[in-house]
Amino acid sequence: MATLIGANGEEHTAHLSANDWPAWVREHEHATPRWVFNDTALVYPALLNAGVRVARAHDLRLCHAILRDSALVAAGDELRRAVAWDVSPAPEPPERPVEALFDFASTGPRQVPGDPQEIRAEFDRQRAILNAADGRLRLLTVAESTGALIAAEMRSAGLPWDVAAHEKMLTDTLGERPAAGGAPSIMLQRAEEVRQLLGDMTVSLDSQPKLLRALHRAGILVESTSKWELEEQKHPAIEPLLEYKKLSRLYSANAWAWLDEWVQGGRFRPVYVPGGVVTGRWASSGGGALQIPRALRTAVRAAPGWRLIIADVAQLEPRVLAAMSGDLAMADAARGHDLYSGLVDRGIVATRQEAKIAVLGAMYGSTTGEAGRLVPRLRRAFPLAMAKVDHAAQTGEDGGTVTTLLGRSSPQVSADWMTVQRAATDVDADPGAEQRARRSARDRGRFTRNFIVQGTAAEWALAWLAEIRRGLVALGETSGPATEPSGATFARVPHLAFFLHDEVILHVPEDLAEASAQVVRDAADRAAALLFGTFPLDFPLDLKIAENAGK
DNA sequence: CGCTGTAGCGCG
DNA sequence: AAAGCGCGCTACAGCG
Repeated sequence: MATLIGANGEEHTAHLSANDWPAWVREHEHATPRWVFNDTALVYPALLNAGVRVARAHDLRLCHAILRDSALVAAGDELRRAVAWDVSPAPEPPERPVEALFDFASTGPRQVPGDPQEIRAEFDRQRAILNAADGRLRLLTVAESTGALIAAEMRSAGLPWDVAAHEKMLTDTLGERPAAGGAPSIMLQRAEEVRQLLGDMTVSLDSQPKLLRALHRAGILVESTSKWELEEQKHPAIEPLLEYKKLSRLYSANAWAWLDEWVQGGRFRPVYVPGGVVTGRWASSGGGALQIPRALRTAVRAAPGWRLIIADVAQLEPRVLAAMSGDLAMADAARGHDLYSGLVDRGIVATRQEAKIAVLGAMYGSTTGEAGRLVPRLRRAFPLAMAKVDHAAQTGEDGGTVTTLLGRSSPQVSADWMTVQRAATDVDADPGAEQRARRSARDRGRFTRNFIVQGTAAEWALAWLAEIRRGLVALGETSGPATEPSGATFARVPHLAFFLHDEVILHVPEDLAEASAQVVRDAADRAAALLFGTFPLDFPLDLKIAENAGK
């Protein structure tokens, strides 16, 4: 049985088999309803596989999590009691056949309720709250739900990936693909070189403790085997060792095994997890979608007759901070150009590099070193922006919660955190207890300080994504359907192909490239207006149209 | 043997 | 200098 709940709460119910469900959705989609999905990640991939897209949805799982914790919700008790909806994200659609004999369905990840009564009840709870709530919260739930649609659609479409170019890069840098169990030839050569220079032909470079001991025996007195510490050392073995570590990383993370698992039919299809980070950022599950090395971008290549639109927002987070705090001085320094240069031009800091350290330090809560020295200058130049993050930090240290512009609140303090704090106030508290309490309070302060900025930036990015999607659909409708030259049978419409916090990649037919680029720019303006109204600050994009995402 | 924790490094 | 936020992934170490 499937139930369609209209925007006014009216129900359309049909008794359907799983096979009939996509056709039913397609039929009703003509009226562009806002579909109520118990969990978009669970139900939408099947629709997409059947060639059915929906324009609008409300995701009960994601919105439950937002509304349950939001400080902008006055009466959320009923929602908090509906614990069946407290399901952590990452319900990866079951694709692989069951391999283990005892892999019962009940041992899989817990899922949101699927029965119509409970779905209806949860929707009614959320609707009552949203009807009474601040408009910002309605905007957030729409943006979050649209993000869930986009995540599924991007996985379905995939990022065009040039496997041959990737493999050539691998053989050039690593050597030929080794047989199972071995390592590529160039990597092995480097390892030999390191062992020779360390004077130990048997040491394993992949075991951190063993490598550390070998380094000590060779007179290299480091405390760890990390790159940044090794870089400080002068010893002939260091350079090939760093090279080995680099190759080793490439081999284990993004080489042939990765290609086999994540790239099929010339498309990279990662699993995006909307709302997977407490701040509202997306996470990913499998494929390492959010950690593709920049060097691998050359493998991202448009299909013949298609183009990529690659766009990222310059200094998204500091701009968001300026706007959400209403700091006109900071907006002035950022408007129309590079924010860091703006700080230099105003004599707040001496160099662009200093500006970067100061701004990041302000948002992350740095107190030591160069950042500690520079942040006070920002406090004088941009008092409103700094007051905003300083207040968020203080709230966090005191055990309170903070909230983004649109209403996503940070998690409550844990019982453990409270215990540590209380232990410090005991009359017979040992000196260590007070220190531990101070430290965990400051840790939390840095978290809440960053939460409001990172979280509001994530909201801006969601609005940007949603506006891009809307603009592309409008473009696609005027362009007419066709098929891709490679033989893949999806419509010849421009689509989002990749998203990474403040960056998007679109895959678009050549003749629509300019129009698509304009959609991306317009969407940034619309996102700014949605969140910050007429506040005088722009969000400039670095945007290029290319066949290849590399340099 | 499978599980969990950690180091290290990739991304914003 | 890895200082200071948020992540995921891999390989190894160490546990029972």
